[in-house]
Amino acid sequence: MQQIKFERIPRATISRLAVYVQELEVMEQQGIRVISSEKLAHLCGVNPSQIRKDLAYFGEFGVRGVGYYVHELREAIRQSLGLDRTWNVVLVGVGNLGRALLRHNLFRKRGFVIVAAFDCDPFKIGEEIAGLEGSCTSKLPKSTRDMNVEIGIIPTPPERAQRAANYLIEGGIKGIVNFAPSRISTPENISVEYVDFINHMFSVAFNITQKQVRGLL
Amino acid sequence: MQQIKFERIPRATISRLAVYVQELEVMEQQGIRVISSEKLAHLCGVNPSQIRKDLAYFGEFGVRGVGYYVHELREAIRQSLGLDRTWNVVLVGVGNLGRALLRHNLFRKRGFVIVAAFDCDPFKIGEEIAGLEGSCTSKLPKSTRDMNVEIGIIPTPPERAQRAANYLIEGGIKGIVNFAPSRISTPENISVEYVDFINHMFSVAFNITQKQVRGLL
DNA sequence: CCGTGTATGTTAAAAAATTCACTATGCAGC
DNA sequence: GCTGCATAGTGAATTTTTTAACATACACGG
Repeated sequence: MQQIKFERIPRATISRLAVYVQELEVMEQQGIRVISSEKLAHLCGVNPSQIRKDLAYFGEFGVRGVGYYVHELREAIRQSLGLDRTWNVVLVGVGNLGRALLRHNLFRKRGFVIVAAFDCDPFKIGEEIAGLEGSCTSKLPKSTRDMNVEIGIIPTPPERAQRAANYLIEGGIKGIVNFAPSRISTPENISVEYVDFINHMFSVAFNITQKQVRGLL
Repeated sequence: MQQIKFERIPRATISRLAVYVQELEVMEQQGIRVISSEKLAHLCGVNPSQIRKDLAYFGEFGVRGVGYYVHELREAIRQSLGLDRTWNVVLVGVGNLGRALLRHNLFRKRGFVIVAAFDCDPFKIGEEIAGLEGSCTSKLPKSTRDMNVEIGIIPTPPERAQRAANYLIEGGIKGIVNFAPSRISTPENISVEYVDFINHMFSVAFNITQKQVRGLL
């Protein structure tokens, strides 16, 4: 009796579901067939209720008294997140980070296919990385439309992120993942995610300092 | 009258403070001297009260009726986060991503100095990247202790993340930033942050799908 | 030196997210 | 087919986080 729900789904839930998928995949490889919310929770470092609640947004995937069938649950989450398809992606900014991402095979493994790479630097244009030839950013908007690209990745230095975003917006992109440590402004209907690792370095640094301060009390 | 507070500081606050610092730096470069919480909030995409609240955890940095002095505020936040010093960092896993991070100059600019890089792959050991020679992971624990390293970065494939973490733990590290898409288990006293960009790709993909579904209603 | 305007710091209210506690349900064994 | 057991699903309670509202303090002009 899978009642479709229209509750707003918390951003944090989505991010946790992604973690669940990852852990479920590991289990599947290890041949584990069934898992309880309690065990999965332990592995993911969250509360068991949290898992059950997160899943409840999308349906009932478990069997009471038994747990969740690993493969089935993984598929169910993937489907819920819209990952049971491939997504065309472009990358703007072929610097160190951009190159690393181009060569990063986890994208493709998860259904994100980088179909083009762009850069404004003439030295990088035409260079081939991971079977892909860098093009001039001015060609971006047309390319993305022609190739039906929905997601753009921005691994530029911070000062060039907004420009990259503008090209992507012009190209009719629907979502952006910004690796540059600077906020970008976009129209409402474009979904933006920030991958800001300096930010995470800060957090760790802060936590360490905090612990030391606490220790002195 | 700067009353020191012992309230627990939300993780989200820390992450926002990092964003504020970034935006304040941009402003400083542009020669902007004073900023109101309202304008800063707009730039960072948050609520003005949020900013004032976040700052209140650490002290009073503004001038009523005026706003915040950009440079002063930036320094105050940096100090609050423990960023007014340098941190020795090591990197475990010299793959595509690891190399890119080694070459990424934003780390150093923010006070995170990568003092050593390790890999278990003999082909990568001895190779020099960004002025740093990769060493065998077995040497890690001693090195980190000798060099007074506090933070470890893990840009390995997921299946090797835990092993990398174990070496770091053995090396007496205090914090870990894990770029691998897999959870790692560590002692309580070690602070771990996850930089999981596949996760962010998932979020964007989900948001796009969600919007399309909503649009059909 | 006092009044006025403005934007902070702070407290209270609202909203959101997490956790708890309980209910319901499917399975295994008898 | 019934009984006991284990664990999912769920509504309520709690906690946390965010937002709003307002009192306070500082700068500036007259």
